Amino acid sequence: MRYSETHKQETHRKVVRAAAAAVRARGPEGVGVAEIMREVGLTHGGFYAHFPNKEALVAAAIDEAFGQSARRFSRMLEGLDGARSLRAFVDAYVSMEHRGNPAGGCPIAALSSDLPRQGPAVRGAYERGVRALIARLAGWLPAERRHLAASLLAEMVGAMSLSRAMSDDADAERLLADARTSLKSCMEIA
Amino acid sequence: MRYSETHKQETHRKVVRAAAAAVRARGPEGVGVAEIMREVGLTHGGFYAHFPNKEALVAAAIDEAFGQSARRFSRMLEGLDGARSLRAFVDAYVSMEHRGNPAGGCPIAALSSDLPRQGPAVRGAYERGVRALIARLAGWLPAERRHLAASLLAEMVGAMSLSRAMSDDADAERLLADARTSLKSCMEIA
DNA sequence: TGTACATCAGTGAACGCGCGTTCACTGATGTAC
DNA sequence: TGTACATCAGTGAACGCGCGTTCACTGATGTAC
Repeated sequence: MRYSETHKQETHRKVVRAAAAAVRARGPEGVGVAEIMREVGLTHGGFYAHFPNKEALVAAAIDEAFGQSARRFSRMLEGLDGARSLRAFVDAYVSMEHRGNPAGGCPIAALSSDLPRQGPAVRGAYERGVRALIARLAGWLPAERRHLAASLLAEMVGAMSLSRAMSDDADAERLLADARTSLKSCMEIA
Repeated sequence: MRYSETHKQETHRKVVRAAAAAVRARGPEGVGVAEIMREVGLTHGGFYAHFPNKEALVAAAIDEAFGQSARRFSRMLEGLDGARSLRAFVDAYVSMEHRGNPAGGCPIAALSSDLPRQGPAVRGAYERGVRALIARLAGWLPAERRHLAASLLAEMVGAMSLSRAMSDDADAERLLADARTSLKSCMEIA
């Protein structure tokens, strides 16, 4: 079973991508090593040729999830100025599509309450992602409002969490619409 | 080992209160039945005289946590008008004390990302708590801004989550201070 | 007042299960000769 | 060109562990007689 030069790296990437979705959908404690390996067509024993332990996988999965989001938004907002980027970002983030797709969505909203209970590698990956996103938002704001970036993200993350707690879709939709309105008026006025 | 009339109810309450703290601190998956029973000085076997299963305990714990918060704030804000209540609530919620005390704090911030993965009893208890808190905030807002209640809560919950992701206390403090400022200016202007 | 019995909150051994991790092994392929 | 060997990603049985749950049992007390 010898493989091509890049085979191992490809397997590694597939495992990390599967984990990035699974961790967001079911949480770090909700995903199993064997389950992830099965998803990419392998058995659990091979896992330890790629990662020293499960925590390393979860940390890599979180890095990957932040990377996916960052690339998606880079593509989506290409060429837009700061104000337009911010608006488009808010609309995409605070949306029913995002609410219904935690596995492909923002890892901050998907994992916020799990994080404090994780090990240092996982918390580190998460914190780096949070800081990078805050910096990105800050870059879109005029200089004198840079310090509001974290508050903007807080409202987006919180609105996503609350909308996911609402069992009724119409209530969730109303909540998200109110949040979009509130975010945009705060962005302009504050 | 026959006990007084109220003994069972007292034990029940103690178990629920221990669970209310443990669930917020370590999450629904992070607490064990045996551990909670040990905390109140009993053995795990007796658990099923009080609850049909673990999910029922977690649901009761979440109810209890929301109840505790509601009572604490009722006491704290007694006699204040809406605007003052809102300000005092924001200051108490978006604080370093709250950040450092998830076990005694808001169950929304402590459990936001765990919730979607829980069973119906747990999700029901959580959703009732979220709705009650939104209604409370709405009651403090002037009529034409009632619809902002959920957005205010979203920013508070999100700010708490982000502050808990920051490993550096000074960064967390700055983030919370910015959020308090942002919340108050939004409350007045929006 | 005394005695036999029913009650039932709590005990603790046992269960089945899924988990993360280990490890001896496999076998297709690249390399040395 | 042919052959023996080293490599190493992946296999699958096995491990120890902690979990939620079950259940036969305990024993202090209230109640019936």
